[in-house]
Amino acid sequence: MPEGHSIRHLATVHSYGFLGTTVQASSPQGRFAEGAALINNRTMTDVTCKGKHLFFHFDHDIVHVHLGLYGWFTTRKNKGQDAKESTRLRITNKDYTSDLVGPTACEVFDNQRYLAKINSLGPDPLKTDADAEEAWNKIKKSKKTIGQLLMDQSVIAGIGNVYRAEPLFLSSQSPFVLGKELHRGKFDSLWRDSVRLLQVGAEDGKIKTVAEHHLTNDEVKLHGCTQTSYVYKRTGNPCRVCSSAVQADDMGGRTLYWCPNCQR
DNA sequence: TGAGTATGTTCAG
DNA sequence: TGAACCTACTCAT
Repeated sequence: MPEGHSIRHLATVHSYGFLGTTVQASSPQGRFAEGAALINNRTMTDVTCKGKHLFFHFDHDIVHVHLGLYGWFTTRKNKGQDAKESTRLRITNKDYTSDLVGPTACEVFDNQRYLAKINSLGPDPLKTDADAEEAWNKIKKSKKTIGQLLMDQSVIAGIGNVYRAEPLFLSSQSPFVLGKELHRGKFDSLWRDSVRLLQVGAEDGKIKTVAEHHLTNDEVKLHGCTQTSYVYKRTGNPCRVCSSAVQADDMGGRTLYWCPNCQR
């Protein structure tokens, strides 16, 4: 499931497979039939991403994809499989096929809408030129909690529920502190951890946040195969650091996981 | 087989 | 703030 690291990974995969080639596009599901017809038999001139948004450029026509909660691409070397009925967009060239299912958004942008979308997003920690000050300037004025602000894509682009919970834990930061009351040192720590964890996730294509020495023996054996976390989805389990029970609360309609002892 | 859940966003009220 | 939307997976019946 997609947060910023997944989108970066998908951008890399699609650049490798499709950039500079003529692609055939279709919409087996039918809901993107017009858009697919528009880009069919055209050259993919660029693949870009920011936060959780992915863009395939065909000169001035840009396909914007947001995977939402369920969306995903399946990309493979051509083997001629039939697309599933739910496939919103299939793109192929002579070597690769990529199927998109279940996205929240799959639409064609012109350059103006593309720039508007890019400009509406906060800095993306995965970008080498990301400006952390831009995020800090919004956070330090906000009456929302840092737990809410981290999920706000106009503050920081690419962070979701997992990458909210884990950096907050690693920075020993309570999610309930207001943005305007957050210490600058804590923000720096949160930004650093977000960058590091997203980079690891983008390289591996999966979320890995736990240091080896904090894994159980069973988890060490599986490390690299399964997803592990400090607090995310570990409600009631002992904290890996202090053994207190991990808590879950609703924050902004999403489940927030945190350790009440480490993150006072 | 159906209910419940999920790493998300947008829009109406 | 809550509902709606998109799909796939797990678990209980």
